[in-house]
Amino acid sequence: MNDRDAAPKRTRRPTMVDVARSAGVSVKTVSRVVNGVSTVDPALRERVGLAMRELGFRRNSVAANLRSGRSTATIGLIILDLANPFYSTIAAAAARVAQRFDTQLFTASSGWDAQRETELAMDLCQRRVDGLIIVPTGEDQSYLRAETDQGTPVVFVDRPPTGIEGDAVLIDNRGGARTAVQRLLTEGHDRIGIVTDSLNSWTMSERLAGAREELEAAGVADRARFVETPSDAPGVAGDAVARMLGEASPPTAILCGNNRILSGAVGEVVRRGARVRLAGFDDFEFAHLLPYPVTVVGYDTASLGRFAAELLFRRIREPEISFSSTIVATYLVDRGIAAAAPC
Amino acid sequence: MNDRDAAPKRTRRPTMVDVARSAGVSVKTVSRVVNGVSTVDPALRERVGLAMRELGFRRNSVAANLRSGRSTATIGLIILDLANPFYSTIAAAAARVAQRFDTQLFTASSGWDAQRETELAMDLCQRRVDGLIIVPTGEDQSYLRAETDQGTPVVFVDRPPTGIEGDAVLIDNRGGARTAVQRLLTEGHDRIGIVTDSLNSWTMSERLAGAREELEAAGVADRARFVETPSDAPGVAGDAVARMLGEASPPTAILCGNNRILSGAVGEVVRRGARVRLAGFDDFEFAHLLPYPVTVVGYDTASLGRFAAELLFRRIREPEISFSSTIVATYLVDRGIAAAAPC
DNA sequence: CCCCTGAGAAACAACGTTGTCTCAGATTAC
DNA sequence: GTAATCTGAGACAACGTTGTTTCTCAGGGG
Repeated sequence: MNDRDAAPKRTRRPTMVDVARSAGVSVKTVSRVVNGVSTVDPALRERVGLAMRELGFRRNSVAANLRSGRSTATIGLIILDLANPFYSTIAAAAARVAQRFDTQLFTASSGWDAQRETELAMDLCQRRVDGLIIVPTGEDQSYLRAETDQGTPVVFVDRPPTGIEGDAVLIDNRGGARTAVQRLLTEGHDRIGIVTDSLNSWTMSERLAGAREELEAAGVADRARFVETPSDAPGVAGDAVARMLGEASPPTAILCGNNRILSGAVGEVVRRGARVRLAGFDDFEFAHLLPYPVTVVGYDTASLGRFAAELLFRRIREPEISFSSTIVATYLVDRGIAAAAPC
Repeated sequence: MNDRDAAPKRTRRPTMVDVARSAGVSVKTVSRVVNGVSTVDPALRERVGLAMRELGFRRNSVAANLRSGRSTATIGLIILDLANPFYSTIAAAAARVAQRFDTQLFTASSGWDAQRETELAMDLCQRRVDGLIIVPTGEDQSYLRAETDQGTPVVFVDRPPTGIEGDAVLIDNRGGARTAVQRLLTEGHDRIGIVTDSLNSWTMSERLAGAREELEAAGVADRARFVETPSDAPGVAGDAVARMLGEASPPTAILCGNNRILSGAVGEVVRRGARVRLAGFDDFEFAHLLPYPVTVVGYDTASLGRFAAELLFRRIREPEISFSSTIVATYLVDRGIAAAAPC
C-alpha cells in the first residue's frame, strides 16, 4: 500500500442515494425534501437536511433535467470576438436578460470563421441549449435548419441570416448613413467622400447603400468619391483619405464606414492640418477624445443584446409566433475635442 | 379535433432509440456508430448513418456525460462585469484556452455583488462544471470550500481569495506602483501626490502600499499627499486633484490609482493649464489619445485570463499539485499626445 | 371489531446514453 | 468433424434524478 499521506480530497460527489442511506430514508424522500414538497414529515425533513449538510450534497441539475425533461436553463451565444467591446457589450446585455430567466449563458467566439461558427452551434445543440443567439459570420446559415426544425430557436444579431429565415435584431445602418449624409448636405457640402472597408459584410454594404441613396436624392452622387479599403489592414484608411485629399477637387466632407476608418482619417487630417468635415460610424468610448471634431452615427449596442435575448426567451415560450426583425435606431452625435492644451 | 393547420414543427428530438428502430438495429449499435467504434459492420454503419441523417439525430451529450461519468466539458467564469473591457478581455482569453480543450465556457457577471457571486458559483457547481474561474468580489470565499473539497477546482483572478486557499493569477500591482514612483523620483520630483479610490479593494491597497514603500525608501514620504476618493462617483478625482493643486506647496507629480482617476486628473490639469507630471495605472485602449502626456503602468490583461484557464485545466488533470500564485508583470509606458491641431 | 380513507413514504420505472456481459455465427486448429 | 477462438451485435444494467404507482399505517365510522 503506497497511498499518499493526505487523504485524497477528490472524492465522488455524494448523490441522493448517499444522503438517503445516511438519513435512513428512501431516495425519493430526499428528492422530495430537495424540491421542497410540502407533504414530508418535518422530522424526516430535518434528518434529510442534516445528512445533506454533513455530506455537502448538491443536486446534480444535469441529471434532474434529463429525467424531468425540463429545459436545461442554458442558452448559447455565438459572437465574433468576445474581446471586442461591441460584442462584449452585446454579451453582457444578453447575460443580464438570461439572469432574469435563471438561465446560464454559454459564450463562444467564432472569430469570423464560418466553419467554427457551425461547429459551435452544433456543439451547443448537442448540449441541448434552450436556444441560440448568433452573430452570423458565414455566407450561409442553412445548416441551422435541422436544429430549428427540431425546436431549438435561433435569434440572429447584427446581421440577417442567409439561407434560412429567423428572428433578427439589426442596427438601422442604412438610415444612419442617410442621416449622416443629410447632415453634411445641410451644412453645404456637396463633394462628399465615402470610405468603407470590405463591402462583403452586410453592415458595410447597408451603410454604403444608405449614403448613396441620400446622395442620389440630393443629385450630388456624381460629385461623390467612393473608396473601398481592405478590412483588416491598419493605415489603409489614412492612405485612402490622403489620396482623396490629393485629388484635383477634393471632397470637403468625408463619411467613414466605421470607427477604425474614422480614426485613420482623423490621424491623416490632423497630420496634414487639413480642414475637412469628418463623420463616421460607431460612437465608441473615448470618441470624445479624438483630437478633431467629428460627427458619428451612434446606436445603443446593449439594446442589440437585450432585444435578442428577450426575443429568444419569448420564442422559447411561444414557438409558433411568426418571425420578426427588430431594428435598433441610430442617432447623430458630435464628438472629438476642438483643441488640446500642450504640456 | 382542433389541431393547428401547420404540422407543429416542434417535435421531440429523435433519440438513439428512434434511430435504432428506423435502422433495424439495437440501440447499442447506434451508440457504437456515433462513437466511431471500429468493430461495426460497414453495411450496418451505413444503414445507421442514413437513419441518423434522415431523422436529424444529434447525440444528447448531457445524457452521454451522465452515463459515462466523464466530465461535462464545461467551465464557469464569474467576473464582475462582462461589459467592462478589462473583464471581457479576461473572458476572451479564457475562452480561447477553453476552446483548445474542447470545453464550453459559462460566462456570468456578479456585478460586484457577493451574494450573487455565491449564487452563481453554487448554480454552476450544480451543473457540474469541471472547474471555476472567479474574480472574487466578496469579503469571503470560504463558501467554496465544500465545492473544492469535492473536486471542483477553482482559480481566482485579479484578487486573491479570502477565507480559503487556492490558485490565483494576479497583477503585480505593488511592483507596478513602485516602478511608477521610482520613475517620478528619478525625474526629480519629490513632492508626489497619490490619488486612489476606495482602499477596500485589494488592488487599490496594493498599489498604495507599493507607492508608499518606494516613497519611504527614498525618504520623501512626509512630503507626499495621499487622497482616497469614493469609488464610483464621477468627477471626484478631478476635485481631489484640484484640492491638491490648490495647496500651499502643491505636489509636482501625481500618481493616479486607476484609469478613471487618471482621466479625471488629466481633465482638471488641462482645464487649469497646470504643469503637473501625471502617472497612472491601466494602459487602456485610447490612452494614447489623452490630451496630455502621461506615464501609465501597463500589464497584459489577456495574460490574466489565459494563465487562469491554463492553471485550471492543469489542476483538473492533476488535482494534487500544490496551489500556486501567478504574478503578471507590469511595465511603464508613455501615453497621451503632447498637442492636438485645432480645427 | 372491521373496513374504509387518506396521508406519507417507499418501490419501480424512466430520461438518453454507455459499460459490461452474453450470445450467435464464422473461422481456425487439431 | 469437432472443439477452441474470434468477431460482431444484442441484452441488460447503470449514471443521478424524478414521475407514477404501490404500500403501510393511523384514525374514524359503521
